[in-house]
This record gives sequence, C-alpha cells and structure tokens, in this order.
Amino acid sequence: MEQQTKNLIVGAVETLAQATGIKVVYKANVPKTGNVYPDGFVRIDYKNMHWDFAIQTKVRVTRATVAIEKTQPTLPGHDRILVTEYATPPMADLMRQIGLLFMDTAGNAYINKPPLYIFIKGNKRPENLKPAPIKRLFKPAGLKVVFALLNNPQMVDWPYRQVAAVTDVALGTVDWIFRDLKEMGFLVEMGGRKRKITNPLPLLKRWVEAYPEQLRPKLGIERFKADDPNWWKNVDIADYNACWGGEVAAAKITKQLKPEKVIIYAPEPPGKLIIEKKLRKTATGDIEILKPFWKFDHKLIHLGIAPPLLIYADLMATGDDRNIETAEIIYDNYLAQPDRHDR
DNA sequence: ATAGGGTGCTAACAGTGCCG
DNA sequence: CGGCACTGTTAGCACCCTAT
Repeated sequence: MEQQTKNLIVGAVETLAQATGIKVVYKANVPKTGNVYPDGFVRIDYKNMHWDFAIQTKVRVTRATVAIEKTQPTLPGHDRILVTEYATPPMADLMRQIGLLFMDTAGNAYINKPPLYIFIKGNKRPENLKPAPIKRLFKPAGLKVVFALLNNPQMVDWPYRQVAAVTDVALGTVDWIFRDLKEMGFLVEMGGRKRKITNPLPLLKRWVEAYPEQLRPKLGIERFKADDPNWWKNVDIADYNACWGGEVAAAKITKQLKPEKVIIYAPEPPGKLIIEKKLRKTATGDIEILKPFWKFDHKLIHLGIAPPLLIYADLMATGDDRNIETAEIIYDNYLAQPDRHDR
C-alpha cells in the first residue's frame, strides 16, 4: 500500500478516536481477505461491542464518488467504511442520506451501527493539509483522452499524433496522459509498439468521479426552461445535430426513468430546437445544453443518444437514488464488459 | 548504407483562472 | 486588479523504421 494511503487512514483513525473518546484501531490487511480490501480494516470498540469495518480509501469525495461507493459490492458479513481526506458538509449529509459510512482526517464521520451512532460534520479541513494535487489524467484534457480510450480500446496503439487529433488535445498532452496512465497502472507497454489498457473498469470509475468536477463545467453550459414538461418526448434530436444525455437518454434506453432534468450535447446552439419548443434561457433552467467533447462514432449516436459512459457519469453525478439505480442498469448493459466492441 | 519521414519525448512558452 | 500558480500548447530534438 502506498504511504500516502496509510497516512490518510492513520490520520483519520487518530482524529476520530480523539474526537469521540471511542477506541478506534487501524488493522492493516489480514492475509485471509486477500486483496479484496487491500487497505485493511478499522476496529471500533464501543461498550462491550466491537465492529470491523473494511476500509475503502478515497482522497476526495464528490457526489459521483458517493454514488460509485454505494453501488460497489460488499463481502457478506463485512461493513465498509469510506476513509477520506476531507468531507465537505454537503458530502457528509449526502453520505448519511445514502447510508454510506465514512470518516475523514478532519474528524468528520458517519457511523451508524446501533446502539453506536456518530455523525459529525462541519469540521474544517486542517490548515496544514492542502488538498492533494489532481493528476493531469483527471484534468479536462486528460479526461477527454481517457474518455476516447475507454470508448475505443484500440486507440491505445495509435500514434500520439493521431490520438491528439481525434481528441482535440495537443501532442504534448497525450504524452502527459500516457505517462500518468502507466504510472498509475492503467497502461502497460507490450513492446513492438503495442500497448494495453489494464484495469479498464477502475479507470472508468475514476473517470466518472472526475468528469463532473473537471471537464463538465468547461463545456459551455447553457440553461433553458420549457413550459411543457414532456416537450422532449417526440423530438428526434438527431435532426438538430445533437444528442440526449443524462436522464432523457437513460429513459430512452432503459425505459425505467421518468426524467426531470434534460441534458443535450450539441456542438452548436440548436437555435431551431429552441425556437420550435419555445425554450427560454434562464440561469435556473433544468435543461442543460453543452458542447460534446468527443469526435468518434458510437453505436447509439444515430438514435440521438450520447455514449453510455457519459450517460452513466451524468446520472451518477446527481447523487440521486433513482438515477443511481438506472445508472447501474446502463453499467451492466453497456459498460461492464470492456472487451465488447459494439459500444 | 543512407535519406527521409514518422514517432516519442521534452522544455520553454502562453493562456487561464484563482486568490488576495 | 494584479500577481501567481498551474494547465496545456508549441516547437524542436533525437531516435527509430522503412524504402531505395
């Protein structure tokens, strides 16, 4: 385990013990569990009871992180706890609401094992602890490249210049990204100019966590409002050189969801659509129009549907229960088998 | 063997956004 | 509003591979 991870856990455990007066001990991994929980366990003693929580570490927590952790399978008989650097008050609330146990290095925590109940939020990030820098891989340019790679696995073997051209990123950037991928164990050189993405699903999840924070806000979001809540139902969006994302896209491919918010990806503002459907521009509108950041073709584009990975990410980023359920279905149907080429 | 272009890589530069 | 940190691009260099 990396030293950084270990420091994180030790820091959080000490802070929680100090703040509550409860006995909290960190146990590094025991061989029996293999590498299912490589970060080990925390044991909490309370009155004459004790619990062992399997640790999942995340340096930072966002709504997408919470959504992903919630859908992560657990070993039977093991409670899990998320250990993080710092949970903001809204994230603490969200984790409690979703039922995700956590503790951070600032002394915030949610632990609910009756009769033991701890919920602490609002402790500030320690002064001396500045947030860990984000790798280039998860910055806007990196996220564009990784998105293309995840959707087109064969692209790892392309020359850097070609990757740069397709992803609208500079040549030098591609090198940064590939180096990060190698360093983090997501890419290996096979020799003979062959490369391979390893651990595509963990990479996918990291992408989903970073996308809403780093790339999405840069996509020139414009918000609109419509009078008729069902205005989108009979629109063939492909006619407008655009595609549905988020809840509408999910509703169309899963037939599960009743969309409340509308996300449209369009390279140009779809003036015709806006006029025909009488969409009004307003800062609080629940219709978002944003610019796509991919150029490759994919299976659903002809139906006016964004790539499934993007739909999944937009759903997870809402942190909404129903959306997370639907996102799971999309994950199982479109994303879980990385070797399928028909995505 | 050699020329030439393609490829990976690097460091300096520029643009951006953030914070006081 | 101005300085500062950081991200991403540009330009150029060295090392291949390939065709003649």
